[in-house]
Amino acid sequence: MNKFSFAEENYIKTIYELTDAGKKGVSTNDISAAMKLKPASVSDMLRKLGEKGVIDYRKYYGVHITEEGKKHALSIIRKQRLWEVFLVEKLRFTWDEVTDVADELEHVQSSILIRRLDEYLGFPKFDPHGDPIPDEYGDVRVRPRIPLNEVELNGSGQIVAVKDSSAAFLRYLDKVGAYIGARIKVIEKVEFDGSIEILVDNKKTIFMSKDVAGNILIMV
Amino acid sequence: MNKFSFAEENYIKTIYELTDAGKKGVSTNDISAAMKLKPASVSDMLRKLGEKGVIDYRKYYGVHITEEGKKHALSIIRKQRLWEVFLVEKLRFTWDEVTDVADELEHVQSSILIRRLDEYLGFPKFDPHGDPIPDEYGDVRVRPRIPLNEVELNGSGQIVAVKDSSAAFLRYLDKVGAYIGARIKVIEKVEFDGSIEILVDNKKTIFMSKDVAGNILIMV
DNA sequence: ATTTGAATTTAGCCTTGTCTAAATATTAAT
DNA sequence: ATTAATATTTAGACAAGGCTAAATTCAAAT
Ligand SMILES: [Mn+2]
Ligand SMILES: [Mn+2]
Ligand SMILES: [Mn+2]
Ligand SMILES: [Mn+2]
Repeated sequence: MNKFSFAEENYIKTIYELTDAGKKGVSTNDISAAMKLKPASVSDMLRKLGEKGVIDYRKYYGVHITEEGKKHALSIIRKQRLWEVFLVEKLRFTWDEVTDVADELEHVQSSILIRRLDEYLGFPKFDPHGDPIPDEYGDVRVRPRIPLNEVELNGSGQIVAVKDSSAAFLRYLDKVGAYIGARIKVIEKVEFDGSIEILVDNKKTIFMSKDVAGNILIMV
Repeated sequence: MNKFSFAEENYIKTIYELTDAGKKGVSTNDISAAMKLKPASVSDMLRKLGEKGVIDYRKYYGVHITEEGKKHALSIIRKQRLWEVFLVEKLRFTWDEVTDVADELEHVQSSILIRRLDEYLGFPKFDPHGDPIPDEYGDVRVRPRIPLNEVELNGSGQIVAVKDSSAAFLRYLDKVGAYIGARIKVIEKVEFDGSIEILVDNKKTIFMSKDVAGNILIMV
């Protein structure tokens, strides 16, 4: 197994996350924006990662992650998400506080540590944001989910994840009372601006913009 | 509060650990040996750390850690030892397995993380090797302790710590049945080579060399 | 088919942290 | 007080990872 640096791991994870099911490669500019680094720095690193075989790099055409790269990305994501669970479940962090710390912890090298942590947490399948935790072979249990703004009028389902994990967005959800696991029903759709109103747990209604709804993922 | 890199933190911790109560400074060569780096690399870093004010550096005369340096060293040591407790108490690591992992975890930056971890562990005062855990202000509860080879014949006490935390030594202690907290009595001292025999918990006798005994710390 | 603007890469520079080889300072031994 | 041995520092090189400015390529629009 190849060893990767901190910086390389962050690139690999970002590239994997930006990879769309579609076949177009991930662009230098997108990586630059996601990581808040200059495009020139990204170009340089892509060349190196290409040489190491974790991505297929064709100049000017964006990158595709290789099988080996995907494997490594998933192992980092597994660590990140397990640590997020730990922080929330054991150390009483809120779901908007975990990102920075998990972003450091995910680079700690020790397979036994992660196996034990997994066991200690009771083999969780999803992190605090509803994202699936890959197993140690990199297998992910995917569940079909669609953005809330695409749920039809009177359609119902369950909030299973959020697309945007920024602290601001998560705190907003806390404030209005939306949470992972909530059962929802769309009771109004405003054609004009795409905003909607939902009923949560048959108790409470929430009105939200299309933008917010687009970042909430529903399992129908 | 100053921010230090991974490498700088490792130097600071090592210098603090090598600092003897005596007034002679810590030598370049000692640091080089302890960290497995070349003396030339150490010299260079000492210059930088001197400029940053964490050590007093006089060329050719070794370094003394400053108050600020000591403060930072203790915060790293606090993190290291809390993580060691976590690994042993919660993740079932043995005391000889924790060093490498804790050596990475100690650099994770988040004061709330450490405060919560401390609380979660029940505010432990000692790590798995018997070393005291500094509080968040850097205060350490010291307890007087002497090497087992200096305990007089028929003297008794309790094993409270080990000086050498290498995996080999710790596994040896496990094998012969010595552990932190054991009540011991010295029942024989061989003048010739300094080896001794002790009675553990009034049940079992262990014969050990002077070298081994010198690495076991006793509170009388 | 050109032109042109945005995206991307290259070139050159900087910092951090390591190394080896050479120079120099300190200490110990005559 | 010299000299020899040891410890330490300096000089110069390299790799990783970042940046700015300049050059180049691609693609979209005439
Ligand atoms: Mn990260
Ligand atoms: Mn997450
Ligand atoms: Mn360390
Ligand atoms: Mn310890």
